[in-house]
Amino acid sequence: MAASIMLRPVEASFSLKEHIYGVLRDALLELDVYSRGTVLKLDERRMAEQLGVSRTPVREALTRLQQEGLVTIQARKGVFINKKELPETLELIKVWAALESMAARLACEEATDEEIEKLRRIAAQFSQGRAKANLNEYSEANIQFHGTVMRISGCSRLQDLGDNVFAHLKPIRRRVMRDATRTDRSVVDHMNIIEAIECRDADLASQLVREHTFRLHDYLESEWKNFVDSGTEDSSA
Amino acid sequence: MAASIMLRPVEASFSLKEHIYGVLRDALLELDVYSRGTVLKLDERRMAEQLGVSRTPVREALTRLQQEGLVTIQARKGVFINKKELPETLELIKVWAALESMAARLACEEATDEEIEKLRRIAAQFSQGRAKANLNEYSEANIQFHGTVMRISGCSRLQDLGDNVFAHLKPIRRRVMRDATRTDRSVVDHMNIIEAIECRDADLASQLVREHTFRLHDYLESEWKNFVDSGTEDSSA
DNA sequence: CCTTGGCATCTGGTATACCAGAGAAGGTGC
DNA sequence: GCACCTTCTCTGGTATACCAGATGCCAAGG
Repeated sequence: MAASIMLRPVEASFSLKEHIYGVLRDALLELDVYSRGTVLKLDERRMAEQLGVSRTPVREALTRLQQEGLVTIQARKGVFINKKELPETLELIKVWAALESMAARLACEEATDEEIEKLRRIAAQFSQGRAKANLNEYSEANIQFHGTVMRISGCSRLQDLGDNVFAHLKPIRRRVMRDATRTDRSVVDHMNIIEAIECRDADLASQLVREHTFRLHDYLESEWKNFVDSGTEDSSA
Repeated sequence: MAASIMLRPVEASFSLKEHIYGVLRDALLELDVYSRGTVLKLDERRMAEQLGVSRTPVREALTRLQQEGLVTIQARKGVFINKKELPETLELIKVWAALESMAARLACEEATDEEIEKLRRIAAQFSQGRAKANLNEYSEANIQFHGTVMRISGCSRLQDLGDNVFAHLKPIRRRVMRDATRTDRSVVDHMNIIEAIECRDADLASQLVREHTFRLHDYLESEWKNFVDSGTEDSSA
């Protein structure tokens, strides 16, 4: 037998349209759509050219992104990035609250001791003080925490939808995180949630998660203007 | 100014891909995927030919349907209808419960007296006896009821996601409805939910909706085998 | 100076041709 | 008769050509 080098199976069914979908999605979620001057119109042909492929895979990717709500395709007009304003963002948060509070409820029945321990480990990394000092790391741990709750629920559909909603909130989350005011409360909330799950108190866990998420909702509702550069777009210089 | 005749805008941006998406989606949701012998493989070319269009719009529609979870596209293999088994169905119901219980909660804050009155009218059409006698009509009213709750929530994102999940449950719902055993309980549940919304008792309304939906969950879990024709597919005749 | 009609051009929509992987069918050698 | 290899066909993936609506510019006409 010849020296057999370890070959991991090539990514099954790799396709341009898949790859491009991922690239475009990441780019759109990373894009700072809230700053002035961000161009909102996309161009199939230009993008295809930049990516070095034909329009076909780009179009399929755009179709999916439209269904996901990230862009709007208008026939013979153009493709436009969906800029999320306050109302849409608040709706997303409500949906997120719905999904994650259900996840917490289910987690109370499903969670193993190891899983709860994992939650504890994620949350314990950051005392209130340390969270405020390392906002970026805390943000990462925060994402992990919520993702873990969703996973523990054992309901993959819930998790998928949650991940998707979460992704849409990413640009906002990035901006909100700059404000350290809320981390104290956040750290405490997480601890209480873990406690409730550990006690298998489904009603309480669900309630705590919902209230936790709605704090973000209310916070944004009152502070939105501080997170977007432009008040109204139509104000001419 | 010349006499300006009133012209309503023509149906904007009709496109084949949009139309075909709708057609295919309806067909898939209407399809009885639970009976034996249902062909699960689709063929782009054949479908395009049948519809009298090229593959392009069909492919775009299929891409969207894949993202929605109705089909799976495997490169160089084929397009396959996603047959929903018990676990997936139960997950869908959990998601639905999450969304609608949140909707009920929000409805307690948002509902106008007229909206509550509308709920009452929908529910009042069917006493317990009448519901059992006219299962089809009751099913329709049932759909209306849940749809109305979602709408009253005022959260369109919640409503859209809910409609989508609901659509996926349609084939199962059609089968479950044949069993009149549960209608009594359903009628009572609806009345209690309306009551809670009217009292603006968010916690109660949310709880009642959740429990109502989970009754369907538990019912399916125990009776699933009675709703699918084949126990296991691989059992050879 | 304003209105109006036509034209150049830009954009997404659709049709079509061709590609390569996957699998089945059929032939061949043992 | 069986295993293996070739080949043929079916399938989705990709590239490309062409279409028609949308838009904006510009010039002719009032």
